[in-house]
Amino acid sequence: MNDKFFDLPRVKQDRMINGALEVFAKNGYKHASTDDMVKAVGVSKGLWFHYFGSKPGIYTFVYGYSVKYMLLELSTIVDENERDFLELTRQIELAKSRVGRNYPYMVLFLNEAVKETDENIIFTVEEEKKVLEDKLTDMLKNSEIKGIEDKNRREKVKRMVTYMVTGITREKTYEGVESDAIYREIRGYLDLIGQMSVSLGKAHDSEFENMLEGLM
Amino acid sequence: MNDKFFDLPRVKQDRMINGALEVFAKNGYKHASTDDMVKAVGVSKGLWFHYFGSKPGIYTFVYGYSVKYMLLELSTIVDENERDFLELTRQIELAKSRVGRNYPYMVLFLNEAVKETDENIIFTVEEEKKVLEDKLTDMLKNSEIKGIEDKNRREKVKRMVTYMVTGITREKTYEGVESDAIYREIRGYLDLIGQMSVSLGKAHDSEFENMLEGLM
Amino acid sequence: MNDKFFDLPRVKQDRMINGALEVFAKNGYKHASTDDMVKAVGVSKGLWFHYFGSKPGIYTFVYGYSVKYMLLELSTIVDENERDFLELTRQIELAKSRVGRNYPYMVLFLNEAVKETDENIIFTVEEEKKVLEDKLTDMLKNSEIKGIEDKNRREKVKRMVTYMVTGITREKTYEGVESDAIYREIRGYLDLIGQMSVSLGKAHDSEFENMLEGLM
Amino acid sequence: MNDKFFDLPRVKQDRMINGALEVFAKNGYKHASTDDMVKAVGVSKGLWFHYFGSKPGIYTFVYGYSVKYMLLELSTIVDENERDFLELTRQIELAKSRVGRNYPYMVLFLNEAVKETDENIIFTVEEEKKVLEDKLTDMLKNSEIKGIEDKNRREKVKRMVTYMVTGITREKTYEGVESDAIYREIRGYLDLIGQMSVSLGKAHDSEFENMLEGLM
DNA sequence: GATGAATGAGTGTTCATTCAT
DNA sequence: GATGAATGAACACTCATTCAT
Repeated sequence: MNDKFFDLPRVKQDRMINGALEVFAKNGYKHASTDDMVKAVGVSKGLWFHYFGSKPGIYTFVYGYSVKYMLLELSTIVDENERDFLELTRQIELAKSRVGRNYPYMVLFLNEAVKETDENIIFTVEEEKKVLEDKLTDMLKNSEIKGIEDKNRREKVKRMVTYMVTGITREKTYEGVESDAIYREIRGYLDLIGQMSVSLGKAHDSEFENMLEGLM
Repeated sequence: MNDKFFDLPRVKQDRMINGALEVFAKNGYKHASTDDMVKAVGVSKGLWFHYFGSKPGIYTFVYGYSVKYMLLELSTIVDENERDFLELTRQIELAKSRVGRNYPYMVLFLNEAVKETDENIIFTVEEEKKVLEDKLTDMLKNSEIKGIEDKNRREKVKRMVTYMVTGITREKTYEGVESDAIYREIRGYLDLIGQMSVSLGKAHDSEFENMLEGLM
Repeated sequence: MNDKFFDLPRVKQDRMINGALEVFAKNGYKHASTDDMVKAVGVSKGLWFHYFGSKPGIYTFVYGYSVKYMLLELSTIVDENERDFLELTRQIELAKSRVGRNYPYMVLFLNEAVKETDENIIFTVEEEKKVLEDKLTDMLKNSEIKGIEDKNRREKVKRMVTYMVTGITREKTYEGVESDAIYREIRGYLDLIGQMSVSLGKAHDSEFENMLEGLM
Repeated sequence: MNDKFFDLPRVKQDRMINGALEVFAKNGYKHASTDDMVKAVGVSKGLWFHYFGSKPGIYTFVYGYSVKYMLLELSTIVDENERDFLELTRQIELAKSRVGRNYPYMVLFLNEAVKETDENIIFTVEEEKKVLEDKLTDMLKNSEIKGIEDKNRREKVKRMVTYMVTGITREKTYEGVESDAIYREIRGYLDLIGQMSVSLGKAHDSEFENMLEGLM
């Protein structure tokens, strides 16, 4: 069914994918209307159904496409041996910014997709969702943050970073900011956090020394 | 707008609140239909709009009402000085079961509300949502579990408990089980986990002693 | 579902029934569109579905209603002891003209319904269809035509009468002719056929006498 | 318009005709979709419209073609002087089986076409329909069945044969059985009925003799 | 106050037909 | 000639909201 789609001129493919990503990302599956896609892309309603068969069909297709595209950029850019959380995050965000060059709403779409519960799509999307989640979890799960030995703190920082990244991406994407600029903004935060962490680590070291001294 | 609502006979108020809670809890905001509420409650459609003005109005009202009611029961039942996580959880679940006596779907409704993203409600509900979340976070954030000193393990256990509690609540509420019975079922699990934790702690202590011995 | 419908003012009920009958009769089930009914009757689309739930629901309702109404008029007007085919037909057509006073397209609708094969309706309509068919078959099956003893000829005449009646009804109903006028037109044909039959009988009798003479 | 069609390679002509026949026969005019024909035949959609102009155009063409083809086979095979109903039927069915060798769905298509009421086709098809109907009626109307003098009984047997023939044709064609095999199956039934009729006739004769005796 | 009949814009989906290649 | 991508009007159906009673 979707095979024919790939015979279209690349430019048109991407216009349609971007239209679907934007409408789904902004409205969620249920609220997203095919009429909005028609308006956004300028391609007739009939054609959407010609290529994707149904609304769940459209969603499933762009979801699968997004996961594949995202994994490709991640594997190209992210160094799998890197163990530093902030550096890994920087690389991941760089990959996302590359994705954003062609598909500005793809990252937002994937972020929002996590919350979907509509029965028409959750099952068809389940598997691909897990693949991407596992990939990102694997990359980050054993990563370290210089100066933050304490797991709890580190997790908090990680979560903080995650919130920061997600928030900025959401906000800036809605504002129409280009993905490269979003990346640069995020990188600024990452650098700051890196500096704060290192100094925290040093303070902590001396505290730890004091503690050890007390022990002896 | 809602003031008039409180002039209704208490019984009718509660019937309407319960109807809204049930339909919203089971279907989510967008899928919940005013027709379903009408059928569930046996009160005319016109009246819903007379009192609440709109569908977002209904949702916002029952959300605020639920938060207030929940906080009231929590403050009545939960001992703020208690530091034991499992005991705190027991008290919180007891409070929820009290809520459930009058409003069987209120807890489920609040659990499901976390996932809502519909623009018609997220902003009007935002503040009250934070109040309840903060309250629960405050209660539990520094709590301990006897025998589990390791934060990591403790977090895992806490998360496990959360999953357990949420899962049982969801399942049993759908089955129509009364809230008191749900509480008793949950309490059984809590007791079991408590016993397992204590024994784990003892094993851990001896391991720790061995470690200290090695240090010296 | 249809119960509420009968609480409507009688005039509105009949406007809706007539609208549905006309659109179905003229276009057949599949071709008939709810939009056409909306336009024909001036009642909103939502209301049709409020009362009948679905397009098959509308069809099934008006079919059942038509059968009941038709049987009522038949039982009121047709003399069950009458054995003369042409007189019986006259009475049946009189009954149909009475039906047509309130529901001009009902007879045409029932005539056309015989040909329906759409799977969405044939099963729900099956039983009522049989009731009406059996009633008419019972009335006519043993009837005689004065002057035509020969079964074969009689059947041909009967079939001819049926074709004539159906054809005139179809043609005149489409032209907007009132049912009473249609009845008078049909009655003219019936009288003519009656006269022709009697004279045919007489010729036949003498032929038969000749035959008997030859035998002896 | 259709002239160009006959310049196509014969094989392609027949593939298109068979595709149209099958899709129309199985779904009826309205339900038959040009997409289905395209899929069934493997010839582009554009071409159908190039040769036939419209959907009614396709239907009208294959209808006319079928009638001509059928009449040709009937005139080749059926002996016009034959007066025995069962033998005539056998010959007709033989002709149909010959038709089926090249166009497996043609007979089914013609059988189903009787029920069509769609305004887009009934008028353009009317004349050819009558030609075929009259031909078959003429062939059979005065035919006799050995042993069955009684017109009433004969008609019943004839109708029974018609039901049998139609039913078997429908069933077996859907099952993909070849037309020759269908013919052989039908022939078996015809032989059986022939034998039953003859014996019925003999019993009847003696009864008749008794009656004559009583007369004298 | 209380009702529920009534609305109509909006939804996903289909399909005969056109037309650039 | 031959293709199939592209169209868009038409379809059955939904639902928050209004308003006469």
